[in-house]
Amino acid sequence: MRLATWNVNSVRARVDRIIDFAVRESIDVLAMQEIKCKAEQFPFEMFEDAGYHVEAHGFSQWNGVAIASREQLTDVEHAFPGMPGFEKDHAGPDAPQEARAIGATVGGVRVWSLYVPNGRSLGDPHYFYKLEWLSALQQYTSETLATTPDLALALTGDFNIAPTDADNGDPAVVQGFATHISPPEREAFAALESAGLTDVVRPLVPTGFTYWDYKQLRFPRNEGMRIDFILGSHALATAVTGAAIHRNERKGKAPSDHVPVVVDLDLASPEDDDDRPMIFG
DNA sequence: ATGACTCAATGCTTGAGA
Repeated sequence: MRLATWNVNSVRARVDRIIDFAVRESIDVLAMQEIKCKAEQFPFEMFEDAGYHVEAHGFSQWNGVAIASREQLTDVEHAFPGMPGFEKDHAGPDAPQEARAIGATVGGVRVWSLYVPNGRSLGDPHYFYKLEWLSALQQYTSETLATTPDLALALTGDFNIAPTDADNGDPAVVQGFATHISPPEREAFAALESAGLTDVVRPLVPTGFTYWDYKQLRFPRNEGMRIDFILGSHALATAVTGAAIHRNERKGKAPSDHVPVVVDLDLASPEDDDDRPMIFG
């Protein structure tokens, strides 16, 4: 299975580019973020004509997530358990949730398309919302892997965190003044790894950015950030046979400001189950 | 060239992105 994640920055503005990429690269499962439309506005038919089923989750022109898949998607969820919402400058379990997470199972993999809140600026209510959201995601991950340790779980998406200094090449993003690189955000990212997840792309693609601001010639100058990730459980990580960051998708006419991140998975087929450890006896 | 921001909306300016 070839699994990709891509913050598309409006699915309607560049549906042709997205489908061209998916078909050209033989993507089986494409997790999208920032579709920037309501679910009913998603261009389902164009994806269906290209051979993809789509599950979309969006409420407005902001955020929104979706998963396209050549195989049928099952057990769709429009939020992970405990995901906080945001209302009137505060986050919390009782505030209305935004369309920032969609989960589905395909080919034995539990795939999440995640759009972590931006944070805006240090100390902004959205910054605390971001940290709370990440904390809830960590808790969901811990609980899931405690009950189903052999689950092939993939948390994919735009995490809006540059985990190391090498992941930030944008001179406007400065420690002490900017989000994405602050210690609490990096600690939240590390907590996901402590919960049992691994960045499955970095071992195979050690350097490179996934996002470049549209402003200030950031792309020609290669002043980008690495903020889009595929985090996998042990069962997922051991199935990885390849990975790529498609930098070329930032070129040409009307690109997204993010590029696709891809992994190849060699998952045990159901008939191989006899060779695998039994979890439920 | 990879080139000086882009997208969506009860739109002609504003909010969000990071």
